[in-house]
Amino acid sequence: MTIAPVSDKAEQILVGAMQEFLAHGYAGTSMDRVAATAGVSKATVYSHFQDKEGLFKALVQRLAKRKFSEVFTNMDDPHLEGNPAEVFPALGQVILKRMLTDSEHLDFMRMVIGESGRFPKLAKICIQNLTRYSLEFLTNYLTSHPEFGLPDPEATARIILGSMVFFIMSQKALHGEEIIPMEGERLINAMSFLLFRGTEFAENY
Amino acid sequence: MTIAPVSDKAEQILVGAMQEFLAHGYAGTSMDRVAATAGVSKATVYSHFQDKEGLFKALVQRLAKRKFSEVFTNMDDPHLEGNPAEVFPALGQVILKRMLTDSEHLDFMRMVIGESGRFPKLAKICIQNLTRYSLEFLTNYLTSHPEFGLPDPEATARIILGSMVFFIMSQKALHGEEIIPMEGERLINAMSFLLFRGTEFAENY
DNA sequence: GTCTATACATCGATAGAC
DNA sequence: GTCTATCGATGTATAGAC
Repeated sequence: MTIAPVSDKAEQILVGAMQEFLAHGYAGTSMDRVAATAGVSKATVYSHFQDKEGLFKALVQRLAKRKFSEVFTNMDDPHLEGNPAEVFPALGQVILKRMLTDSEHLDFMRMVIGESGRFPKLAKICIQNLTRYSLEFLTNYLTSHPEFGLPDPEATARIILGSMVFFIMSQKALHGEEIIPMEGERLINAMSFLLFRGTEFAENY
Repeated sequence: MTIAPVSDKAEQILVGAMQEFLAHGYAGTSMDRVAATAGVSKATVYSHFQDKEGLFKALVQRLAKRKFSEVFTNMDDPHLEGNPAEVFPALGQVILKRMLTDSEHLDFMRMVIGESGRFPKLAKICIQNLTRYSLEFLTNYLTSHPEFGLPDPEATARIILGSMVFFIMSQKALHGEEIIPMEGERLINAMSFLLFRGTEFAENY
């Protein structure tokens, strides 16, 4: 399901704005380049969006809603109902891989965090549409499997998501791959070990 | 131990530059305001630093080295040699609290991440001087206590640091406190539970 | 060394033709 | 609706006086 654009031109402008804002940030992006990249005149940009800030806000809201579904799609499937000792590591690998390979997602996280001090409302929209849903998804999974024996699934969901997001931020966004290299699989395995040690699935780890 | 400034004026300029760059990012900061905040003329700024980029790089390198010691100071003390079931939660609380209360640290993380696409070298310097040392510290702690029974202390250190950094980023940097509230203590407790379940310290959790 | 003054480019935003 | 042309403000960087 794609979100219906207001008009063809507006859609065209948003695509151009995305390229520019993701690459150069808010202050580093000029409306001249947005217009040029979108293939329209600057006046046309201003006829569809109030000003630079309005265009930026429209873009971030649009991306925040899209990005969650790209990472957490096909996740509410019956796949989740298998043996947690097998399902969880596979689930972790899929989520991690999707975040790692989507460079647009990476640039989006960079931009939102970088502008979060100057655009707190937009940061909250991202928390609402990305972080909150991701945490709810993980919490639901942990809660629906009492075999994990977790006293606080909500806090545990933050540990799981946090370790994955930090892994991506440090390895990819901050270019730590060569300085502190590590395979994503090791992270997932270490997380699985912690989740399953002392449970009925312990023998697998 | 403070880092010796090149000169009084250079030090003065760096202090002003820090305020401006941390608040407005690289592109959003003007050399006029840096000069004004530092209390010198713009020409003086250019006499001490080659250009805007040179000033920015000097500032980030300076802060990267300082910020690690602020969070991880007084950590190699004999305190660490006590019972892990008591020491680890206390250690986690201290690290978390230091990151949470240092708004300058928060702004610095925001800025480095936000500019990491356009200044990859600076991001690497921060990985080198902050992330790498933090991970080494945690890895050393986990390794020096075989009672944890961890098959991969290095990956586990990433989980611990990652969950704390993500907690701070989502709650403070991205202003998630009201949307997805959680006490830092819950995170530390959930982490402690995972680390001690199935070990000789299990009964504490 | 440090200042004032200024050169030159680019910024966000708009007026007016079509 | 969309364009070209342009305004005033502000950006980086420097020349020249002291």
